[in-house]
Amino acid sequence: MSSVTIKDIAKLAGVSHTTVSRALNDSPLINPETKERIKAIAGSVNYTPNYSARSLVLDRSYNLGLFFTTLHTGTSAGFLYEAIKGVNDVIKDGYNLIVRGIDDYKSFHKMNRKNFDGIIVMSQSDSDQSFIEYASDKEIPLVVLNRPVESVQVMNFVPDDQSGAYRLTEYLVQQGHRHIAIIEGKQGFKSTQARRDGYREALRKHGISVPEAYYVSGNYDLESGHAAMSKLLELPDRPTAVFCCNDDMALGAVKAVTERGLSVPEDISVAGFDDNLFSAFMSPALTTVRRPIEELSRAGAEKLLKFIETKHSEQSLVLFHTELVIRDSVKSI
Amino acid sequence: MSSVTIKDIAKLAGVSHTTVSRALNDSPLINPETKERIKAIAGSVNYTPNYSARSLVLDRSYNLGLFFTTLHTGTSAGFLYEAIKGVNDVIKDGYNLIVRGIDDYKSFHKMNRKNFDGIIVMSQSDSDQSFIEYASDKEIPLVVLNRPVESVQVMNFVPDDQSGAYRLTEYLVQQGHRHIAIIEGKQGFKSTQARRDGYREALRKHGISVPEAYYVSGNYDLESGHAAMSKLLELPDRPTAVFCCNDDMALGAVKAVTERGLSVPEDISVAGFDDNLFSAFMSPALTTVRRPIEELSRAGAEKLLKFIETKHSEQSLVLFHTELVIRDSVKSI
DNA sequence: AACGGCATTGTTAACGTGTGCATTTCTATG
DNA sequence: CATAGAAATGCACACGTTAACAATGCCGTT
Repeated sequence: MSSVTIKDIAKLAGVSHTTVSRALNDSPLINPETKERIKAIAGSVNYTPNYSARSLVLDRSYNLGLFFTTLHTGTSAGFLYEAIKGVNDVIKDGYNLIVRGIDDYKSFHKMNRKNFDGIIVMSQSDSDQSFIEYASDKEIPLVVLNRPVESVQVMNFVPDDQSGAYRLTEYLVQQGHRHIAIIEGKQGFKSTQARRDGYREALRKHGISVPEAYYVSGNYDLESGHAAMSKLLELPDRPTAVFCCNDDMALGAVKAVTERGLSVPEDISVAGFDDNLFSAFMSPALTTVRRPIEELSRAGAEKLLKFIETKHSEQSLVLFHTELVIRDSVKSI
Repeated sequence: MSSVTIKDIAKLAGVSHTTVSRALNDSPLINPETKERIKAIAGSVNYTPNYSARSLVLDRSYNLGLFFTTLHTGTSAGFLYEAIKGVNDVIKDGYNLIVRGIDDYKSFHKMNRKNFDGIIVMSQSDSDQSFIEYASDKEIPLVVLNRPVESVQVMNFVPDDQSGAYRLTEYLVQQGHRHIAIIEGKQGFKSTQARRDGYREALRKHGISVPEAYYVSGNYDLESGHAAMSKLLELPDRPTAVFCCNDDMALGAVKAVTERGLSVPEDISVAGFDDNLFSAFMSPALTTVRRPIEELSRAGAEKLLKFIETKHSEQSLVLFHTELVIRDSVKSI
């Protein structure tokens, strides 16, 4: 019943448990022959090490945390998917990947060096700040993705949302649009602000002013995009193009257009942000901005692992380029 | 630097570490006054227990595993999202939720009672069988979702895919369709087979025979749906309706239709399976079958937790009903 | 022959926590 | 006042692993 330990193996092999420990850890101190003999025995009795015991003495948990601001509203399926995929791809099977929402924790009690070898925070909002500071305070190796953090020193990987939004908006202008509305993301999210800033910057640069009514709020989900576009379509001076702050909302927006018997991009142009998996397959295919979440997550995880192993970090803030993806949902006028 | 232990607290309080341990665990043996005093001290020095040490002596890891067949091709973003959300919602913050793909492990070495208090397998294919048997063999509390398992005794929660596919296909027939093709899921996945069986059963029941060419293979992703529908459209006797084995492929299929200047459902009807988040927002809104992955995951997690705590389990196989969702992508002819 | 050094193995303690049993202190009861 | 018993606390060990240090045996060198 109770699983076999190195002491059991020691008895079988007629050596001390220390020798077994060393043999299984490939210590050069051990005679190659005994090493093989012990490994054979360990295999035959199906030995698996007790990680709790090992953790206790080595002061390493083999736990890696991947924390999202929330796993409820505001985190889209595609975003979660890409982030997990990116991180999962690089960590070896020596680690446990623990995925949770920060808002799932009532207290940060369990967050300490003993329980986590390192933490990746996929930070979507300032509300993570206290969590990040707590982890930093506990001196847990820490990577923050997606949102720039100034107050504390962390390894920081962020997509350049603002410049992406800028280039997209500029593209809309180049296509002849002068009445460009925006459907915004979830309030309080950093990305919401960056995308709005890029949009404004481009319009200002080209001397285009925007009526108040062209700013419509959303929260990154499909329904909110639908509702927001519905509002825009009611307007007396309807925009000719709409920048949706993510692709989910763009899909909802397109729905609102077609429901009214209008068409995209004939009657109104729509652009998104993220380049979701489905975006190329929408009708019409969505013009958007690609945000390399998977790459960014992969890079973050690699950096974290390297830091854990070498205790050495060079650079802190890395910007990831976003890329304009031109498809069929914007008409030249 | 090194974190504070119960022994440090013991010194500060002038008691033995045993008393501290008992006090913090709310043992009735301890005088309420000393208990309060010790708790106050623990709070003031910011004590956090070492879970490795606790795990070692209590023989519990506080780790819960959520394992997918794979995190690469075949697992859609929405599926991952709903599963994680469902499980995450019910586990308290006393547990770590470990998410990984089974194919990420080179060996199942780390799978044992000491490292996992319980395991949830979101099983998509028979290839998980060895993993499931291994875990079962190690006597780890085990819940298998999404796929029925016969060989070993586990707690099993599965959606009734076959009956969902049956009802959907029957609906197509009722709408007057006689030429109904199917775009199949990933080979080897149990769900692929169940949906095909439901489709066949319905057609047989209504005395409709299907040409070989109406069976087209796919692998559950968008591109494969697009490619499969392209093939179908080339056929001399084009079907009037196509059952896509998931919504992702349906989206790809619709794209293939519109690319050719045809329209859904005017020229050809399309139905999906899963009821993804985006499905209601496609143009046209997709007729599909809702599969309650989130509910199923939640139920599985609850059952697992209860089992861990009480060591008692009543029922083994629970079927979750799938539900026909009628929208606008199927025309009555 | 004595001795230094290397290769190999063993002894022992340590990591931080929980628990069975012994011990002390207090209270009530006869 | 003696004592039984309850209440509160402490002692010592266990969990399974790693590692510093000690010990042993062997070989070659002077």
